[in-house]
Amino acid sequence: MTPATTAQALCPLFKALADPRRLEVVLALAAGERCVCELTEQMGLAQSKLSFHLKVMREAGLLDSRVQGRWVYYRLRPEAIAQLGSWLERLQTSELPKAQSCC
Amino acid sequence: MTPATTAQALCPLFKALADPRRLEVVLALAAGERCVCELTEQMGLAQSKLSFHLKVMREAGLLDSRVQGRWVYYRLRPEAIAQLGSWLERLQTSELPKAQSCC
DNA sequence: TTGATACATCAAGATTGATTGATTGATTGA
DNA sequence: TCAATCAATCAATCAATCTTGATGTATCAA
Repeated sequence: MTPATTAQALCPLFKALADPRRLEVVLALAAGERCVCELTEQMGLAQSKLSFHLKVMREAGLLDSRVQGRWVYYRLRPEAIAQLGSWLERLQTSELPKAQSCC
Repeated sequence: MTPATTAQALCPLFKALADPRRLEVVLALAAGERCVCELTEQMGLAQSKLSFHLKVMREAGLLDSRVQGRWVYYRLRPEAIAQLGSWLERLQTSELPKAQSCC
């Protein structure tokens, strides 16, 4: 699996992280799963706004959710974080020659 | 430096990566620096379009550029990649308790 | 059953981001 | 000089994303 084959697959993940509100949510979830009501309160976000952002992140594969009673708990998908991390690592370890003849 | 302090600083980097064309450019640059004309040809992008995306990435701190004669060479900033990588790593290593009492 | 709570969804409007084609400035070779 | 090339920028259009407030559905407790 080369960086090239996965780059397009990673794009949704980067999109999901490309928002300050969503990064806040990710940080909150780094400490463990949280229900929506708790997140709403914690970030002071309108409920529908938070719901929108959670959906974006869930559909990107960054978050998972489970329903329990009338609460919905969200959590980070460690696989997603690992995927991003390993892609970045492979980027870093590509040989990076200083210059390149051009044109 | 906690994840919280840097999250807002990382947002521009995630934004810069949240586009398939820009990911392509990043991949091309992983192998070493390239001049704009070479990238233009390689990705089959209109010149002004590529220039726009390069600017986004440069302003986010993801790329650096240097002028040589009439060419402009772009390259990845390894610091940016490292910054993202270490943030992700710290996310991963946060303790992730299974559940959380709610509300 | 009723009312309250949790969450998702929707449509409309606002904001932001991307594309296009043209223009400009700088550099180079003839 | 002059013409050609490289790349940045601009204004206009277009497209995607975000926000807002309202509505809908499910769950639960009284």
